[in-house]
Parts: sequence; C-alpha cells; structure tokens
Amino acid sequence: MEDISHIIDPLNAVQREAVAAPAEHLLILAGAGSGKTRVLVHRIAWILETQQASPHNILAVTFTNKAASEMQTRINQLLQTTTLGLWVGTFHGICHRLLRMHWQEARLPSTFQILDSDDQQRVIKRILTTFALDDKIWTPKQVQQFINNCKEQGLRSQHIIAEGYDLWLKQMLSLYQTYEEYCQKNGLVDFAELLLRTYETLRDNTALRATYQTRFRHVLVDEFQDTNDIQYKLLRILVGQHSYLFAVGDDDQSIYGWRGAKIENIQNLSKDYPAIHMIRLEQNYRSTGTILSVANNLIANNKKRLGKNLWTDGEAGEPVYLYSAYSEIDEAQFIVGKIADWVKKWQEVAILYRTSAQSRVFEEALIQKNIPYRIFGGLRFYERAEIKDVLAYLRLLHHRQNDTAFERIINLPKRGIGDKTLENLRAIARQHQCALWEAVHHAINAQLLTKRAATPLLEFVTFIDKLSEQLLDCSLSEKVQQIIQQMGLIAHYQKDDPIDAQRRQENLDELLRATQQFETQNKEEFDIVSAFLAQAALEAGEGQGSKFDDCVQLMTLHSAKGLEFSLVFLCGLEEGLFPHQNSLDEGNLEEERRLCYVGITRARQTLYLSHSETRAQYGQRNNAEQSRFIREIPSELLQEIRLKSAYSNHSGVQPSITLQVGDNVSHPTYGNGVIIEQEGQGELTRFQVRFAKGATKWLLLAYTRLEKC
DNA sequence: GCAGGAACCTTTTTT
DNA sequence: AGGTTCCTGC
Repeated sequence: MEDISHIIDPLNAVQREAVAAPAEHLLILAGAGSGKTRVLVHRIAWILETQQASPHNILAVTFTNKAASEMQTRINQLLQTTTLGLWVGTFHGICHRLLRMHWQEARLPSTFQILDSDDQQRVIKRILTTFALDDKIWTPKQVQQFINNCKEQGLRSQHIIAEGYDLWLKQMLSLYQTYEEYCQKNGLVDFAELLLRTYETLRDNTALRATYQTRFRHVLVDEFQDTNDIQYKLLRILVGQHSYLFAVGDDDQSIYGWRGAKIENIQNLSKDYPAIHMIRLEQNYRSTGTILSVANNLIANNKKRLGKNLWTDGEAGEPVYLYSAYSEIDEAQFIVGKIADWVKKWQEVAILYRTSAQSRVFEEALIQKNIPYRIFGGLRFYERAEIKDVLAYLRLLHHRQNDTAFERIINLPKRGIGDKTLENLRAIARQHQCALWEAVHHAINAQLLTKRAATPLLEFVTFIDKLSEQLLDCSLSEKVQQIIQQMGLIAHYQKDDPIDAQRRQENLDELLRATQQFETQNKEEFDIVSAFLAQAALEAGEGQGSKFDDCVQLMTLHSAKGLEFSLVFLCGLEEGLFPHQNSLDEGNLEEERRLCYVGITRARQTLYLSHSETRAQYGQRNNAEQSRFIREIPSELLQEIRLKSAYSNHSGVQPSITLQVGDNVSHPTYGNGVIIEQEGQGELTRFQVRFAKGATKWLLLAYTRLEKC
C-alpha cells in the first residue's frame, strides 16, 4: 500500500473517521467552516490511494460549476496525478453527459439542444399565444414555474390527475403537455429535463442502470441539504446494491427551499439506507468563539433541526458589533468608513445583504471613497443579450430548424420584420408542421406574404445560407468572428444605446476569446459548435470579469454560501427585509434564520451587523423595525456602536432639541436644508425642512439625524 | 413597424 | 426609484 499519511495527517479525529471510514453509506453533517470540502476531497483521495477503487468507479456531484471545479482542482493538488475517468460535476453536467452518450435510450435526437431558462420562457410564451388565454392570469413565468416544479418532483403531465373541476390545474396540465410535445419534437431539453430524462432512462433501462450502478461504486454528494426530489431519486438509482453513498451536508445551511430543495432528504437517507453511518463535524476552524456563539444562539431558535453545536478551540476574539443607522445611506457610509480603515486586502472584506437592490447605496459609497469593489450576481456572461444574440446566429447556422434562435435574431439587427410577419410565419409553420426556417420558404414560394414582408425575409435566408456556406470549413472562433462582423451587430448596438455599445463590444471580444480557448482545450471534439453551445448553457459564467483582483466583495447572502471573509458586514437586519416579508407571509421564517446563520458564519475575524431605522423602498421612505434576529442574539455578545435613538431610555443618547425654525441643517439622506416649521414636544418633536435639493419634508427628530450647520 | 409614453411590478438563484 | 413591459399614435 502506498503511503497515505499525507491524506490522513492534516485531519482532525472526526474528519479522519469520515475520510477513512470503511465502505459503507455515510452521512456527514458538516457545520459551517468544519472542513466539509476537505473531507470530501480527502475521502476521494483515500479511496484511490488505498486502491479500493479506480477513478473510474467514483462519481462526485456538486450543485454549482464553481464547486465542481474547486473540487477537481483540490483533488489534483492532493494526488499530484491526473484522475482520468473520475467524474466530478454538477447534477446537470453529469446528466447532460449521460444523455449525450445514451441519447438513443433516452429517446432524444443525437443533436438535442439545451434550453436555458430564457429560451424556455420564450417557448412557453409562444405556446401561450396559441392557447389564446388571458395573459393577465396565465403568465409565462407562472407556467414555467409550474412545469419546472412538476419536473423537479419527477412528474410528467400524464402523471398528474386534475381532480374534479380544478380548471386551473387542468389548464396548466394541458400547457405542460403541449410544452412537452413541442420540446420532444424539436429535440429541446430544459434544465429540469436533463435530470428527469436521465432518471427515467436509468429507471426504464435495466442494462444501462446495471452498467452505471456497477461502475459508480462510490457516489459522493456535496451540499446534500440542497437536493430536490428528482436529484434524490437520481442518486437513489445511481447508488446500486454494491455502491456506497457519501453525503455531506448541513441542515442549518439549507437556504434553497424556495426552489424545491428538501431538507427532509437528509432524514429520508436514514429511512432509505437504514445502515447509514452518521458523523457530525462540529469543530469550526473558521470563526472566532464569539462569532460562533452568536451563530449558535441564533440558529437554536429553529425547531426543525437535526441538532448540532459548533465549537472552536480558538480565541473568543472581538465582540460582534451592531450599528443602528438612521437611513440606508447612513448605514452604507458607516460600513464603507469602516472598510476604509481596513489595512489588509480588500478581498478579505464582504458586504452581505438580503436583496440585490440593497447593493446600490454601497456601490455609490464605495465609489466615493475610491475603494475597488465587485458585485456578485446579476446578469451572467452567457446570459447577456449580445452574447445570446451571437450564439443564436451560431445556432441557426448550425441548425436551421432552431426556432428559438430564429425568433431571436430574425429582426436583429432591424430588418423591418415585425410581429405580424412573424405571427404569419408561425401559423404557416404550424400548418405545415415545419420549422420557421422552412415556413419562410413556403411563404415565399406560395406568395403568402406581402412584398414588404417577403423582401427582407428572402434577403435574410439568402444571407444566412450564403454565410453558412462561406463558413463551412471555418473554426468555431472564426465563425463567431464572422457573425459579429458580417451581421452588423456592433452598429446595431451602437444605434440602440451608444453608451452601452462599448461594453457590449468588450463582451463580444471576450466571447471571441472564450471560443478560441475552447478550441485549444477541445481539439479532439467532433462537433465543437454543439459542445460549445452546451457549455455556454450549462456554465453561464461569472457575473462580471473581476476588473480588479483585489476588491471588496458585495453579494446577497445566498451567493455567499461556501465562502469566507475576515471582515463581514451583514446589513439591513430589519423586519420585512430580513426576514423578508414574503418569507414571513409564506411561513418560511426558519429558512430566513438559516440564511442569517449562513451570513454570520462567513466571518472569520470581525463581524458587523447593521440595521437602519428608516429605509427607502419602492420609492417610499418607511420606518423599519429592528430584525427579530438581532433580538435573538444575547445582548452580551453584541457591542452596540450607536444605539437606536428613538424612544430608547437606556441609550444614553438623548435626542437634542436645540434646533429651531430658521436653522440651517444637514441630513444624512436628504442633504442640506433649512427648518421652516416646528411642532410637537420632546422626542416627538417634528421639523419641517426645506432641502436644497427641492424636497420639503416633515421629520420626526427621534427618527432622523438633523445636524446644525 | 416602430418610437415614445404610460402602466406595472418589484426576494433569494443555480443549472 | 427604476426597470421592464404594454399601448398608442404616427
């Protein structure tokens, strides 16, 4: 046996127990910062180096591409050899791979295309118009959600029975069925379909199932608490009689219930695999004792838990700070002020918030102080309109029957082909049971269109055919380059929005670079265009290229999962915002609390919590109550930086009522102004202030921060 | 068919 | 407030 000390030695006793456990089903309940990924990676290395299995026998599943690539990198680092045959990937990536290999068994055309959620919505929109339903009630979004929900539960339209007179369900089912037929006919596979189709194929095909059950002797799953129904079913079918499941998860970090993740799957494991061995990783290596204590106290308020208490043998560290701001602008300025004092790397600092809309004020404050920052989330690279435009051309060149691509670019750049003409084309396509591309030829041959519509259409198809022929022997990147140049896309964006055009141009350059890179990395690929398009759909790419290597990180709590920072600001802790009103309405308070727990446990060294007494939302300024999550943290763990001024008698900060009519004042949110009227007494004194910016406001002294100037 | 103004709607996000 | 989609008049 080879020397395996390098795999075992860096681990603590419990981690070692998990990594070197005998071949059996294992559930690792790994608390935040307890070395979850490390255990997974070392487990794989241990299996390989103790020669229990070859790379070929191992399947490791993650939820995000980022997690998958990190795991692959760390495995390679640890083993110092290539691990050919080892499958590490996302659920979707792995299913895509299986379907490409077994398209016949899956009853798919070999050329099936992946529909991203944007494409999916377009298809649904199109179906909805043919149903002629009230579009106020039947929105594409709702239908999309219904279909995806069904698929995520493993249900086809024919499996659902609408009882009695549930007309809504009946209508949804008929839409779902039409959608299924449309996708099947056109060889389209949406994200949920990748999983469902793989599941069904393995379920219905004994030989294939046996092949993979024998092959994958070890199935390892990361973030198990995030699995939904179909993912769980898929895992169950992949793990055969002689295979072992290694599931790593943390019920306290389950924050994706709203998109179908089932915490119950963790409990189901013990039912479905009675012999499963449960190991708890509770020692935290990330945060200070105080931060952990805050996290533990908060999460203890949740009833639905398996129970777990994180501990550390490190220092208690600094207290956790709490700042009560007057407005979200005050909050941002305080936080950015603290960041400006930070002497280590910017990338060690994160501002976490509940909703993306909160990022703006921070952005402005950071720009003002000249601090580099990066906002995560938002539109991702391959979701950008200009990228999707070029890829639609590529799709159409490659596959003239692709209606989704056709519809996207038929009038882009503007060719004078509008909705009416397109509607006619759709009708013709339906009539002849053909693609829109062929419908154009029918229409022109049979003279079904006005000259005004026919001329640009004929021009369009001729041009595409010509371009296609011209690019036949070109490489992927040459094709993309020619599309960008010959279709006049840049000029179109220039006309559309001259300010945005520069950025779009840069993105297109980036796309070109990505295709060149893809070419060099996939030299032996037979159908490189399809491979590239699939990758673009499955890996939508980062939100924005990191313009700076070292910048402050701004992100929602959801995107912060799995990351850690020395200095963390968790802001907007207000009732209605965090916990969010919608979650409260839907009874999902516990998930919000877990989200808060995730946020707290991101911090290594210093954690600031903040809330604001007022907040501008939907164009209105409202008073905001401090979040219950703050109240659930024992006050001795918190150090308040500025006490809530309103009505607090223990604050020590008396609102000073030395202002009077005629005084020039400044306000952190509205700027400078002059007091023109006064009413009320004591804490309830109100001033009417006319601000230089034009607004005149009544302000309750207790809730605002007016300063004489 | 298209541009520009009115009405509408605002959680989280991956694949 | 801001962004998107919808509607109307040219």
